[in-house]
Amino acid sequence: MPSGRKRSESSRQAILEATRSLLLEVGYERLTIDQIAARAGVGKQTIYRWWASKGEVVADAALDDGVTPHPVALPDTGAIRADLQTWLRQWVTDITTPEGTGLILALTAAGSDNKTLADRLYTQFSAPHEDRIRDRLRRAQSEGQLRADADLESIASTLVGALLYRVLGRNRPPTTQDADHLVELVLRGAEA
Amino acid sequence: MPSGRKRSESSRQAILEATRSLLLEVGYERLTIDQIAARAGVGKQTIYRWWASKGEVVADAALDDGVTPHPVALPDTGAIRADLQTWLRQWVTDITTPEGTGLILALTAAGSDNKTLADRLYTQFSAPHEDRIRDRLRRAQSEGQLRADADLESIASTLVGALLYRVLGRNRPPTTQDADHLVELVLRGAEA
DNA sequence: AGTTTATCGAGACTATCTGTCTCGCAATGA
DNA sequence: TCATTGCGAGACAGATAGTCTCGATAAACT
Repeated sequence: MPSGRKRSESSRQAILEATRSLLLEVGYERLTIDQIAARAGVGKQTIYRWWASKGEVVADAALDDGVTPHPVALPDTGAIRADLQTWLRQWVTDITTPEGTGLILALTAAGSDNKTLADRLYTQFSAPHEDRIRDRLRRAQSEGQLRADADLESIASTLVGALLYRVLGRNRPPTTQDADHLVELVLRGAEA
Repeated sequence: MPSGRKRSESSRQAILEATRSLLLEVGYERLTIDQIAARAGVGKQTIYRWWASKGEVVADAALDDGVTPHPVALPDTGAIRADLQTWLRQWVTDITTPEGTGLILALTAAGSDNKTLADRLYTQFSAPHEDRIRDRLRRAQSEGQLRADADLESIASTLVGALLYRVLGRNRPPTTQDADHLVELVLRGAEA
């Protein structure tokens, strides 16, 4: 056991919470460390002691408690199309809230500048979603609902990518109806 | 006719070219106006006289002569699937070059911070691609190659979104083969 | 209890960047 | 010729990132 004062959990959470709220108010670019420290009631050094850069703080703030790979398990009622639609409708609802969209935009800005961060963003956000979809598709395939030669990777990546694309574009954020149509479009050719 | 010296076209182009090369070297976040001015051999005021912010310069640099909605018209040989594949293969090749990817990442970073810029990015980059695809799909539909109830908007947006998503993720940049698979996946259910 | 060690909030400090302003010069039109 | 506008250059003020130091505080070890 190392001696000395322990890291303050309440400060850590105050920093992440302050970061999240500031991200929604001013965006990634205009977010400053001083602002975070002031709102969190924390010394600047307490931030720099635990995070290397603004991007790291933002990534933790968003991924630790913001837009985490959403917790609802992908249902398995036996009907692949309906299950996917149920799940994606919920996901679309989550990521099109002001909070969800704001955090995703911030993560994108952070990731487009920093390859390490982009990797983490993919691993902790995109990949888990694609994985769940792919796993569910695989079960459906083994049950004979999907053709044996269907490219499950492609389907999963397409579903996630097409919806995130519309969130990032901000012109036509996806609706639950869009999610339904998308599943139909992509699955129609893959179903047995 | 207004009096006075005219805007220098050579300076304008030097600024945009310097911006493009610097974007590839240091990325959007670390790009500074001083760097641009120095590399372009131009006074800082000459930049601020014509552009309001870094984002504006970057948008012009990328959209004026970088990743412009690529000029090749979408072919119409009568076979919708093959035509789309031909065109998307070429697009994927373009946007996965270091230059193409670098500029797209920069545009994304700029756009995620600035709604006005995001709109322009959509209007001048994403929308033209989706439009061309949609127009070609519509012809195919009227020729009876696609079902009458196929959602052409969805198809176009999905094709563009799924590919851009993989460019932005940077883990698995799309290949020409991915483009082929994607077209197959999305079109299979829409074909008559 | 007392010592040691690491973190804490606070803020001074330097580097750098943004955006404005000013200079003297060059080009354009009246 | 002369007024007007853009030009390159660079000084300048304000803001920010990131480092460093301070005295105080909390946890572990003796």
